[in-house]
Amino acid sequence: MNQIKILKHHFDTILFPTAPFHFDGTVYKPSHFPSTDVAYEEGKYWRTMRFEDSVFGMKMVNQGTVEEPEVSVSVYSEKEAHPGQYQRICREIEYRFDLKADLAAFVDDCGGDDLLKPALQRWRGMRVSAGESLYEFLVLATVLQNATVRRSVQMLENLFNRFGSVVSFDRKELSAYWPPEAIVQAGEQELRDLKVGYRAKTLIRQAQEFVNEGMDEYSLRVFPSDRLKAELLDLYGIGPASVWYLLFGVFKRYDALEYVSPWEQKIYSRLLFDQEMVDAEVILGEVERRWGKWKMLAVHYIFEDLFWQRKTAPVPWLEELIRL
DNA sequence: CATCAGGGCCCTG
DNA sequence: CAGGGCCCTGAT
Repeated sequence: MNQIKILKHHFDTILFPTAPFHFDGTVYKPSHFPSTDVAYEEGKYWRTMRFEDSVFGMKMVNQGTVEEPEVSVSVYSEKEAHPGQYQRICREIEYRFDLKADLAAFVDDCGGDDLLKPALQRWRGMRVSAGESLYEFLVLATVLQNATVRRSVQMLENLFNRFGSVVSFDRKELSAYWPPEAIVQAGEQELRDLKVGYRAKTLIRQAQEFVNEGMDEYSLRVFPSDRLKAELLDLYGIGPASVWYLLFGVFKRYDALEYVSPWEQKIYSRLLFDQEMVDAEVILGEVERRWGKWKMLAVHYIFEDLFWQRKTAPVPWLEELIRL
């Protein structure tokens, strides 16, 4: 088993997201499958972060309002880090949680839409977010493929147990991701033993991109979306269903919705048309017509709103679609 | 006990 | 561009 790393040093600061800002809607996404690298309760969020070859713990606490956002951030580390590094992590947190986004134009353009309006009011100021790095998000995309939620959870936890670490900070014990080097050095069989199946090859080739091919997420961030998309599709194991998770989640491209997978198709059919199954092309046409360049962000609001409702009271038709 | 699809993608023909 | 194969698991 993994030895627990105690992150006894910490650095505290305050971040000021642009207003309006919805803390809980931004840090916690109920539609995502659960994993042991994060913890959440209302107004509080913990996660681990690999950054510049070290493992950090991060805690965010909401101490503002939607109109006057204020988030206290504590960054925990095993050894005392240079103040400059703490600052860089804070900038990275701002990027990953889209804290500096200005969504006024989105609300202007889409606020009047009857389908979007309720979610937009309930989650006013919500951002798209991904606490993971690009490499880590690729791992998520890979374990999601062709698997039920339960199996995705199992694969990720097996990987955490074998290659990751456990860190302790702020009375939490959470899993942390491994560096891609660890996967490159592992054999395919070693990965298969973790029951990831044919994905072993994908995980190795993706890790190699970062270790040997110099894949760098920071330089990708400034790419125009079409070139970025082509670059991501070049990654082994990334196809049409995964690429927009990356474009939207990791790279905050609000229009990234050009493919609807079967399980999402059923959900969108209900939400947009109140029908059991609508042709994927019709769905894509409808989101384009309604929300244009904001279509993925708009759908994200409606999607997460639905999954928040599910936390309070089960949504019968949805329960059937979420196979654990 | 067997068969099959699941929150895809690659590769081949 | 269509379709078979791929890992493992739980459902039937």
